[in-house]
Amino acid sequence: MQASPELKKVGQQAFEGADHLHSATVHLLRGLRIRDRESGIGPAQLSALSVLVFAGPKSLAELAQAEQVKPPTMSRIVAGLVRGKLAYMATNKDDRRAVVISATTKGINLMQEARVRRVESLARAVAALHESEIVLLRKAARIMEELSRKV
Amino acid sequence: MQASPELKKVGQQAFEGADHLHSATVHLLRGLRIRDRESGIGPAQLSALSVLVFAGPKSLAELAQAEQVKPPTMSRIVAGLVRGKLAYMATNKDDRRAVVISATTKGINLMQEARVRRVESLARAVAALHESEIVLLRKAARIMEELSRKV
DNA sequence: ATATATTAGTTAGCTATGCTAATTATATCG
DNA sequence: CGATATAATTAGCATAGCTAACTAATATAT
Repeated sequence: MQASPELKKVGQQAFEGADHLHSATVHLLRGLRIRDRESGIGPAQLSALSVLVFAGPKSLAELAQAEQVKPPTMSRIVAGLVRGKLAYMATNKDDRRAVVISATTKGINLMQEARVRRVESLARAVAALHESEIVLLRKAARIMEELSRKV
Repeated sequence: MQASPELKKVGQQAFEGADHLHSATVHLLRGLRIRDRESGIGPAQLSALSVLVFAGPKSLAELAQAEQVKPPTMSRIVAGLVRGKLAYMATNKDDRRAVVISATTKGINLMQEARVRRVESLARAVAALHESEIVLLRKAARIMEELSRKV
């Protein structure tokens, strides 16, 4: 792969590392994605629900920003969640234009099951690794979380 | 997060490692995904094109399997690529039911630019890390590629 | 105080992407 | 040769992305 002139600045070492890391994460998630279909809801709804479950109630605009979609898109995603009784909406008392979207108990259960299902097959593969490799992956995961806040 | 009874078997160490790794990859790719929109084509077309560019010509069924979608879905994705002159189709001479799908020069260029764009911001963040962290990430990437073939 | 502007969310209408079922064309097998 | 199997497409449905236009509520400025 060719580096752009712009990328020459950041160093060949870092560029190649980023390239490999990118490929590896794409390939890893490609395999896990399939299992999400068992949840019975679409990927956008599942992802939005995960935000509600792990980060708590959100306004529509906040949820749209967290999921990197525009408000009209999130409006329809939330409508789907509400239709499936996985989330519910209430009017914000301080600003009656705004809504507060929360996960229902059903939504929390569905999401946690989906998450376990996703991690299941990965965990089995990880268990087959050497102890030292698992330790290395955990360190890498920590660094990747930091990176994700900067990209 | 709660492990299912099934997961207890694979060990708490591996399960937690897998969970962290899963979160980290999801968060990392979430940030990079946005830049793909600059390519002007949808994510499914971009991903299918990347297979054609890096793995060479493929039949529709092979491409569908590589991308983990059903043939009718891939049929339409390829139609989009052909419409945009990013790929072309030919009849397989040995089996005239089958098609051979290849990337055009335009398709190769577009895909490589998209790939560089994706890796760009990640490379900048990686460049800010310590040398030892970059080495660790490269080792992790290699292990993750192995994992991706097993999940 | 009231007119104006801004903000939160929804609706309408387009494209892309996922599916299953049914169709068409070609290969293969008995 | 006829029956069956296979490769791809077409039709029809749902989800998910966008922009533009709309409604309702809040904030601002005269």
